[in-house]
Amino acid sequence: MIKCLGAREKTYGKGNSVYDAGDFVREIGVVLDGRVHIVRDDAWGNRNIIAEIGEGEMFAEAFVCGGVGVLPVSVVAACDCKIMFADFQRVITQCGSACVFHSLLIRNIVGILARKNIMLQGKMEHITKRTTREKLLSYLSEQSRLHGSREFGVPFDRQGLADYLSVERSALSAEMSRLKLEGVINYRKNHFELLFDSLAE
Amino acid sequence: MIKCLGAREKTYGKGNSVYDAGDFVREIGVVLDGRVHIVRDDAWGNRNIIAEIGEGEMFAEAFVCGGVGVLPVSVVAACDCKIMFADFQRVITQCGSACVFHSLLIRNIVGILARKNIMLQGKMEHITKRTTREKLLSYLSEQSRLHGSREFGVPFDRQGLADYLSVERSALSAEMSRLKLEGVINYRKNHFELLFDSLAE
DNA sequence: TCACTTCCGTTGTAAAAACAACCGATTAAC
DNA sequence: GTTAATCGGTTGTTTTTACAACGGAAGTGA
Repeated sequence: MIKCLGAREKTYGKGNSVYDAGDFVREIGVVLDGRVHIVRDDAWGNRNIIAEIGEGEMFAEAFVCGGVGVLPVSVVAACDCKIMFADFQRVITQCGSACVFHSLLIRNIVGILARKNIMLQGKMEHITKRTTREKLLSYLSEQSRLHGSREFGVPFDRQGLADYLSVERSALSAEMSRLKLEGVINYRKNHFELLFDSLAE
Repeated sequence: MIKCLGAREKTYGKGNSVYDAGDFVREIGVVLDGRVHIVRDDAWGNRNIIAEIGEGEMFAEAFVCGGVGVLPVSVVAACDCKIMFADFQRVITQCGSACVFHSLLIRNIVGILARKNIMLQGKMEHITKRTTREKLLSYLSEQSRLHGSREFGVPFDRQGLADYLSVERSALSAEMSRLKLEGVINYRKNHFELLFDSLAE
């Protein structure tokens, strides 16, 4: 299977570039060992780490699969690491022997892209709201739906939830207190309950 | 080709549900005629239109392809319309005759998912910034990169840009004026220029 | 038990955004 | 040419958030 993908491996020292912004890429990267950072430089030269890719994770797949190719970000080795590259044309095109693995691989990639879409779409839903209150209620609404109950736990601590919703931790805490006071929600630690009263919204 | 996808068509009257939130879906929808709304209801019963899907466009593809299946949103006919449904299993699985169309179709779907990912990821990049100024500069930075120049036009009017960045139009206008005054950017209508001075950021 | 840390709620202040309202310029419609 | 509508900038007020700082509660480890 490795062969039919045209896969190759390469090692990088800490700080080395795997891909540079502006590169045209045709190969999906998979971190076999170590981890890499996805970094973005803005027009004024400020560098920003926007994601960390660990062992077993993939990068550049959207650009390769989308046929966009030109990277808006760079990929930098966060430590010494080993990367596998797989050629997209070979991945997406059934090989002559029509192997089962190939078919499965395609389905896996489609699944990964689709689930990332769902995740991004969901987060966008909350973050586009203007106020901390709206963002929080939007998030809690979704969690309630996911759990199929008006009472549920969330996988974030306060700081994590604040980061996820792109708001201040203290502002989030304060807003939560207010919502509790108003009888809209109830909570203790990471366990929340959505209340029915207070239809004043 | 239609046959090998297991496609079927159905018509809906205005206001009818094509899919309901909570439905488990296995079929991708394509609007052949008319348009549908993607709507979300929150825990307090507020309904929100989050997207409009027009002729030739697809919906529910991420949930079907991602194997998630359970919809967090409903799909409602915005007017009388005709929908085609395509079974995902048949789409993603090479048909016995290994037809060329099938292979192309898979590549198209992968491309659509991937490009939507890129779009969402890019927008997220801007929107997660805390202030209007940061959101705007982040957006302009990306546009500058896309155009390969520090001078470029953008495809939004003020209101459109404000909506895209999830900020107030007037606040955006005010921030733009300030940035121009400070010598960070220059603009006229939809044409922008990023200036080099003012490294005070 | 005692220090030490982390998490979280609270408070006060300063900064920023939302909101509403207005106005001038440009465009479109008659 | 006049009217109407749209768009974009401005201003002032109110609301909301960011930020910094503090303190209590709970957990950890010596």
